[in-house]
Formats: sequence, structure tokens, C-alpha cells
Amino acid sequence: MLSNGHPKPARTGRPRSTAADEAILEACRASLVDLGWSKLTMGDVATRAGVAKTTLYRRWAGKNELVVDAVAVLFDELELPDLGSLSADVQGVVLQFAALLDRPETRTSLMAVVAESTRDDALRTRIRDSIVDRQKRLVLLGRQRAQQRGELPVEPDEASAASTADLIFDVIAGAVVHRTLVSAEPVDEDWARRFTVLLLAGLGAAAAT
Amino acid sequence: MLSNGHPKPARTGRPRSTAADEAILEACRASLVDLGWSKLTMGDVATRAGVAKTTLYRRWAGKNELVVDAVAVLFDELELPDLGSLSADVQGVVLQFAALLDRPETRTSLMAVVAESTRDDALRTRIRDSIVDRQKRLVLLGRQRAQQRGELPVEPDEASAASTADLIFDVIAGAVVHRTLVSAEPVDEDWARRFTVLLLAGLGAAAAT
Amino acid sequence: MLSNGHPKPARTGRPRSTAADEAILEACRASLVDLGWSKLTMGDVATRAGVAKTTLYRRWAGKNELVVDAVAVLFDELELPDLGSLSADVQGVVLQFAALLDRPETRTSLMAVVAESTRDDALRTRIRDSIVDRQKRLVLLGRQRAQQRGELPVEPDEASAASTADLIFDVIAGAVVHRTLVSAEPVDEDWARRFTVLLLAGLGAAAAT
Amino acid sequence: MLSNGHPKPARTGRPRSTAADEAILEACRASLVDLGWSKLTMGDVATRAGVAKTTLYRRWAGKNELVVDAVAVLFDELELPDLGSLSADVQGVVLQFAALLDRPETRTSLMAVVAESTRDDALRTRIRDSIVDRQKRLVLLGRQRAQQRGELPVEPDEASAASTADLIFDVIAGAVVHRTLVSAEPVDEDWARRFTVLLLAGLGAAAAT
DNA sequence: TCGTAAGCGAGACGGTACGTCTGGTCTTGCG
DNA sequence: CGCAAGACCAGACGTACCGTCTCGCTTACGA
Repeated sequence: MLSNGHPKPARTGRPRSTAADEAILEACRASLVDLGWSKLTMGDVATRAGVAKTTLYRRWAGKNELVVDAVAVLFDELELPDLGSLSADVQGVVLQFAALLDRPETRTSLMAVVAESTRDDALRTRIRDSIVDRQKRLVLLGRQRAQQRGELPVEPDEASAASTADLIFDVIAGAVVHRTLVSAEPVDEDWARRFTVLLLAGLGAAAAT
Repeated sequence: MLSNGHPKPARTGRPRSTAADEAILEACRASLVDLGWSKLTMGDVATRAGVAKTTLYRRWAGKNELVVDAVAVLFDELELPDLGSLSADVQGVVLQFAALLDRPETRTSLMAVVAESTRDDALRTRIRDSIVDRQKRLVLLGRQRAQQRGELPVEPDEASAASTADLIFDVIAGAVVHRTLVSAEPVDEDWARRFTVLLLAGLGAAAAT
Repeated sequence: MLSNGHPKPARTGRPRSTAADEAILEACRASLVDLGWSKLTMGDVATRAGVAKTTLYRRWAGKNELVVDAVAVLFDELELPDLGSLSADVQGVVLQFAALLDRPETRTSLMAVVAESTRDDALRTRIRDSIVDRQKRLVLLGRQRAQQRGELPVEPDEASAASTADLIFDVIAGAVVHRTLVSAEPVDEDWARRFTVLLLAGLGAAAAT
Repeated sequence: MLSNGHPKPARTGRPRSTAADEAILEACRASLVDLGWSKLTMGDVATRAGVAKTTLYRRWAGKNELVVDAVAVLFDELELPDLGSLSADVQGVVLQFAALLDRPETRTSLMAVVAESTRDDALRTRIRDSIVDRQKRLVLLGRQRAQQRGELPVEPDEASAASTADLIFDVIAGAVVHRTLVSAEPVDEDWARRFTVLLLAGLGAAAAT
């Protein structure tokens, strides 16, 4: 476990095992899949990771923080491949996001941590930094591409542009999450296409104001 | 609809106290406000209601079921006052829904039970019946009014009309929920207006296909 | 003997079911055999007897009282058949008593109610009346027979005679109970014979003082 | 040995608090005095000991086991002071034993655990090791002394000597327990003297066979 | 013959304790 | 000083019984 001949750590004493970090996050995701959010326990994660509970608490303040970190990395998968048109890009990202929400580890934990964050500002910040902003990037990138393609006008007003992006983001992410988790119906190609039509039409109108 | 549905009323034995039912739900909502979802305990609800824990468990299988029933009634408040135009109706319902999500008892509990429902089909059904369908009514009603006003065409294809309604519903509810709970920013009149513009434009396009 | 002594029989209303009384005691003994004292519950007895819990509580104050009554009748079996000599009589009653204590319903319950009685005077009285005095009768009868046979002198001092009888009783009952339940070893013919030898020799000496 | 017997001391992890052990047993005895056997609860003992319930359950399987251990130590008080004659020794130990049974913590619990042991072999073994054998020692010691004094013959037959000792033990312990707890009358000097006369005479006869 | 008072089975009620589980902290000894 | 192990306190969990209390019925007596 201990690496041989790595550079001298600045601090004294035994350095933290980097292997442990990844083992814990991996174990946390596995536990989420098997048990779901509410049945997941710190003890179980520790056992799966072959690690003591103390080691978990040395790195994360509690269950919520650990799960956010464990799940956050999954949202890095989201990408915006250039499909040639704004319409295709939107449809692509919707399906990609829906596929992510279909995985049990995101499915169970995303809403749970959001729920928890309504009472815990630190957690809300952590979620925003680790998860939400990762998604919002895509919206900004998509707009930029569409503008380069001439599909969307370049907005002069910074503030107005930002708040429109926020609106778009909440509409896309909200609709997909609601369809998947609340209505509990599949986001298939048909739905994605119809949603995209709705969104792009609305987007034009929104930009016009 | 909240009742656990006893097809056989089991005419013998002491009847259940109807006073207890209401006291428990009321206590549950109070506890949600004070403690939030994750700190709420069955024992605390029982104490607040002046009732034994067993009385809770005799009626509800657990925390999730109880909270769904306790919160469901709040969604009855949602109404669709006829404001004269589709645009005003949408904007009105959006603000109304946002106000509901601003209340601590819904705020903390809605996402939590949704998260739980991803692992529990019975709970999902309960949520759909008690909460989701209550909201979807409004979309259907709004469409009907708009058609009577001539703002929307009467769609001949039943199935297609239904799935469009579902789409609209997920977009509205999703956007408001996401803005409020995930992005954690306020749904004010300005946002509601801009969202309505987007939606109505999109709606025209969606109906056209 | 089961009745708690109604000085005013309360002439009006539906009379208590006598069938229920016997069914309950029978069910109580059965439950004792199956579950033992500590696992026996009023609810289980009621169910076995095909009777409502209220019917039990209308007749007995609690588990202790019920069990004492249920078990007491078993001690009526004890008899003192005239075997021709004091020695044979003692040995006979010892074996008879041991056999009684071997039955699961007495085995489990006798010590339990005695233990309970150390904190409950009413229960102690009930035990004395229902069980202990039933056994003491045999000692008195045995002494009378032995005196008639000339094996024991007729004691003139009433008080002294009574306290000697009490002593003998505690020695016999105590030794058998202790051997059976505490030492947990069998009271067989050999033990009974050796005990009888000891007792009779001691009895002579005790009478002499 | 009261300890639960860890053959593998499991050298790893935090060791169990020895302070807790004694605090719990002490608290258990205090609770017995205040509440009696049937009202004693694990939670109350834990509270009195300033310890979590889990700490109790980590060491003892339940109420019975705990009480046996808590009470067992009291039987260590029993001694056989050399009073110069067998008669005085017997009388002394009888009074000592009676005094012990007069203490509330033994009074209530001894019969209760004996009752419980009729359905639980492990408990019976525990009682035998912790309590019964402690008392039986005294009988063996008393006999040895009497033999050294020449009051009793040295028996050549080992087995027969052992079973006579068992008989004597059941007679002494049984009589005292029965007098104290079942007949519920005091073991005073007079009773002890008369019992001793009876026993010694019987003992001579028993030895003769 | 009919009212009425007590008995009846059923089962809900407020409680208490159970034994288990988890959260988060605190010792141990080893490396 | 990090780490695995595991004991520690605190307190919620869901269950089982307790003894009491409605319910809506019998059932027997006496007016």
C-alpha cells in the first residue's frame, strides 16, 4: 500500500493513503447501488473499502459530504460533443443526462443530497460546486457554439444573457430530472425530440425579449 | 385518498380515532418545519401529537409514508384561478407552486420522499396518487381553458395530446423545482414572466408538430 | 376456588361464563408448557382460550394471579396414601412431590411466582392459600397417622407441635425443591430413601427436645 | 470466573473498559434493591451506571445473565468460621445464609433466575458455577473440619461421601430458602437451633448406612 | 315481554421496555 | 503520526405486551 521512494512529504508523520481515498469513493458508490441512500451507512462503506470508520471521518464530515464527492465524479462524464446543430446538441445532452440519472447511484443519491441541502448551506455550496456547475458549463458551451454557428445572436447585455442561461439550465435539467425521478417515466428519443422542439422555439422567443 | 384504503372496514373492535389521524398529520408537518426531514423522528411526531408511537405504526408503515400523507394535503392548495389568459394562468400557477415549495415542510420533504421512492415502488405509487396527479390536474385544466378561449387548438389525437400535456407538466414542475431546490434561487415575478414567455412560444411549436 | 370472593354476587346482568374460566386456566397451563413463565403473555392465553383479553382481566389482576390459580389445582393431586409406615409415607410423598415438580408447568412457574411474591404481599397470601397450605396438610396428616400407629409420640404442647411441623415441612419441601430446581438433579428412589433415613432420625431427635 | 470467557483476547481495537464492568454490576444491584427483579430494566441499569445500553449488551446476553453475575459476588461473603463444633458451625452458616437471603437484592433475584434457568441450560450452568457451587464448598469444608475434630467418621467410599454431601447441601440450603422465601417466616436463632438438632441427628443416621 | 345491566370478542389506545442499529468519537497497538 | 480495529455514548428504530378503553353485540334476570 505504501509507495516506495516517493518524494518526502512536507509534513511529518505518516502521509495519508491516497489509495484509501479512491477505495472509499468506489465503495461508497457500490454501497449506493446495493442499498440506496437511506440504507447506506458509514460503517458499511468503511467495511467495503477495507478501511476504518475513523479514516472516513478524517476526510469527510459525514454521510452527505461523502456521497456528494462520490457521486460528483460521475457528472464529469457529461460532455457536449459537437453534433453540428443546436438542436442535435440539446437532444444529445438531454439523452446523456437522462442516461446518467438512470444509473442507480445517481438516481438515489442526487435527490437525497438535494433534500438534505435545503437545511445545510455548506452542503448546498458543495453540491453547487461539485455537481450543478459542472452541468451548467454545458449550457454555456452550447450557447457559445450556437452563436459561433450563427444559430443564436450574440447578446450584448452580460447580465441578461447570464440570467437567460440560468433559465435555460433550470428548464433542461429540471424537465429531465422531473420526468425521470418524479413522473418516473423514461426519457427516450421521442421525448427528447419533442422537448427540444419546445425548448428551441421558446429559446428564440426568450432571446427576442 | 389519503386513507390506507380498507376495503373491509372490519366492523368489529374499537374504531380508530379520527382525531388522532389529524393530530398526527398536523404534528408531522410541525416537526418537519422545526427539524427538517432527516431529523424528524416517529417518536417526536408521536409526542407532539399526544399519541403513542404504536398508533403511528398502526396507520403508516414508516416515516416516508407518513410524510407523504402529511404533505399531500398542502398540494390541495394549488388552484388555477382564471386570470383571463393562458399567459397569466401559467405565470400564476408557477408563482403559486414556487410559494408552496418555499414553505419549509414541503421544501425539506418533497425531494426526500422522491429520493426514497426510487427504491420503493409502493412509495412511488403513493406519491404519484397523492401529490403528482394533484399537480397534473392543473395542467389539464389550464389547457382546457385555453382551448375554450381559443388560445390553443383542440387536438384531435387523444394520445398525442396526453403526451404533450405530460411534457408540459414536466417542464413546468421541473423548472420550478429545479430553480427552487437545486439552483436554490428565487422564483420571482421576473423569472416567472420570462419562463412563461419561453413556455408559451415552445408550446405553440410543440402543438404544431 | 377460582372466584375472587364476591360477597355481593351482584344479582343483575349477564353472569360470567363458567366455561371461560376453565378454558382460560387450561390455556394458561398449555401456554406455560410451551413458552415457560417469562414468555407467557396474557394475550397468548386469551387467544388459546378463544377469549378476549378483557375477560381475563375481569377475573384476575395480572399474570401472577392467573398462573397461581392455574397451577394450584395441580397440587390437589398430592395425596398421602397410607403405605403402612411413616418411612414409606415420607418416601412416597417425596417422590410424588418430585414428580409434580418435574412437570413443565409447575417447574417453570412455581419459583417464578415465589420470586414475584417477595415484593407483593397479596400474591404471597394467594400462594400460601392456594399452594403451600395444600402441601402442609400432608405433613400434618402424616404426623397424625404416625401417632396413631405409635411411631411418633402425641405431643401435648400445641404450639411446639405446630412449629415442629413447620420445620419438617420446610425441610421436606425445601430439600425436594432445591434438589430438583436448583441443583437440577433427579429425585430418584435412592435419593428419596436416603433423605427419608436422614429425616426420620432427625425427627426423633427433634421430638425429644 | 464471571468473565464471559474470551479464549482469543482479540488483541486489536480499543479494550473494554474495566471500570464500566464494575459500575454496571454495582448499578444492577442498586436497581434490584430499588425496583426488584421484575421491574428492573436494562435501560435503568445503564443509566445508573452512566453507560450506554450497547455496552451492557456487548457483555451480557440479557437481564438474566447480568443479574446472575451481579448477585453472584454476594455469595462470596458466605464463610464458615470455625466455631469449635459441628453444631455451632451448622447453626452459624444457616444464620449467615438466612441473613443473605434477607437482603433485597438476593431475595428477589435468586428465585427469579432459578425459575428462568428451568428453560435455559446455559443459564443453569452459569448459576451452578457462580452461585450454587460457592455454597456447596461450605458443606464440604464443614465436613472436613468435623472429621478432623473426630465428630464425623472419615468415609472410605468417595462416591457415597459425595452424594451424602449433596444430600446435606440440598437439605440445608433447601430448608433455609423454603423457610425464608416460600413460607415467608424468619430464620431466627430458635429455628436454626432446632433445625441443627434435626440435621445432626439425621446426619449420624445417614452416615451409618 | 321486555328493559336493562353486566358479560362478551375484537381491537385500538397511551405506555414502557425491548434488543438492534447507526452516527460520530475515543482509545488501543502496530507500522 | 496514520491506520485498522473496535469499544464508547447517545438516541432512533420498529416490535411486543401491558392494562385500559370503546365498540356493537349477547344473555339472563326481574319488573
